[in-house]
Amino acid sequence: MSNAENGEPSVAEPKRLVEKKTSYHHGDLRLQLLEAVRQLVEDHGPDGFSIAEACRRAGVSTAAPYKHFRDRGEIMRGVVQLGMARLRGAMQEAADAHPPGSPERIVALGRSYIAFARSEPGVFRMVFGLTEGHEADAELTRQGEETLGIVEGVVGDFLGIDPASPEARLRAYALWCLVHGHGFLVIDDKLSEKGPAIDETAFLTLVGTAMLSRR
Amino acid sequence: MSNAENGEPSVAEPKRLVEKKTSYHHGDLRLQLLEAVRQLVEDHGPDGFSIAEACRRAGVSTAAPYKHFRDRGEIMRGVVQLGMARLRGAMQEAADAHPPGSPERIVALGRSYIAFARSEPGVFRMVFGLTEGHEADAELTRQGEETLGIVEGVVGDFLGIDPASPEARLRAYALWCLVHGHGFLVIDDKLSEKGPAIDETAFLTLVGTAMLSRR
DNA sequence: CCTGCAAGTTAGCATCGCCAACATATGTGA
DNA sequence: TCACATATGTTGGCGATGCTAACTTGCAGG
Repeated sequence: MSNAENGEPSVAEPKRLVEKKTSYHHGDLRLQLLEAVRQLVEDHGPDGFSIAEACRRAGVSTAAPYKHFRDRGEIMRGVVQLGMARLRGAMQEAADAHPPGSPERIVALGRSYIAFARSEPGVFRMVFGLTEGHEADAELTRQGEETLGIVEGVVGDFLGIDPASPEARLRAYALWCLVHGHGFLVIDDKLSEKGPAIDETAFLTLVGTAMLSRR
Repeated sequence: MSNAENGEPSVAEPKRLVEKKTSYHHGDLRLQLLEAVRQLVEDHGPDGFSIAEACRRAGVSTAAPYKHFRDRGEIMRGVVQLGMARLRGAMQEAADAHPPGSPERIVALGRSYIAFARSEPGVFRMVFGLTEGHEADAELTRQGEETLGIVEGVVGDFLGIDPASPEARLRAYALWCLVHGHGFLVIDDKLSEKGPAIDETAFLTLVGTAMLSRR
């Protein structure tokens, strides 16, 4: 994000992220549009963007998108899909950076989740805010399950139990809730409003030890 | 959004929640509009409503709202404010139904939060999804802090410590995250997709005991 | 080379948020 | 009691938006 120092000397003209349309067909409009929308979502919130503005930034007419997407909803789902893929990638990477069973692994997993929420609050909100036609998209639910699977796997490893067991699933789910809620409250700025407030490390420590003690 | 079934003799027409305008001025448009928007938000999601449709349901012209609200954002903030008030009321009521210090009190508090998310998913999402000009609204942040105060109070009572202490605040915050995240995942239907999945009582029990043990 | 299909374009429709100007009811002071 | 100020409606209109239809362009494969 953070355009605004892109253009000439103008005030605020982040338009045109494509230099100069290669030709009539410029080959990669689908991705360009998704990227433009992503930026707009980060700048103006999940419902503060318009396809028209995205078209302007991509340098095409406002009718062009409909050669690639059925409607606005499908565009949003596309943005969400890419976002989920990035989130899942970050989580996987965070997990892989630490040995299975180690507490650091779980903490890193949580941190990656929160880091994503912080770095892409708009997309984050969009991912968990899609309200219509999102359950119809098999790809999205599949990706969601896969992501939860990562958490369950890490938790299962840590507790030394089957990741598919109810126990592991319950704890993984609780951890997810914790971090998910924290992520939302963070980007909602519900924290900084209250003075020194919450120490995130203390939070994660409390959460981890409390949630994963072999009671 | 979804025109196409707008015609007169159509099937489901919940329009006109006001019988017959008392007169030219019908006295209570502000609230009527907020209520109409609330319904629309529940029906079509937080960003799936239009002021025009709300006007139709309230039986006024599309310019009428601007005598009561500056713009769409202020209307949304109005809806959110009423929603937060209801949530806070429900939480307070749940807390008051059990003696201070009892575990049931905490569980009831959590349940009331989730119950609200379930019964008003649209508004719930809206409350925590407001993205622009929401920090400018002092009333909203005040209400938010007050709500967190309830949790902190209950947690402080339970642990027998000062509700304003870092310890109490941290645990209250963790509890909030847990329940908040769970609420979101519930209304996002991230649960029912996964078979039998999570037992909510088990979840709340785990959460309560783990999060509030006097370590 | 020509021809078909993918991927652009322009033109246009209905709706939306919002504003200006006008209309009407309400209640308050002379 | 009545004029009038004010609050709260209405109509009409502007520009932007989502989306469609019909046309145009250019790439690719026979």
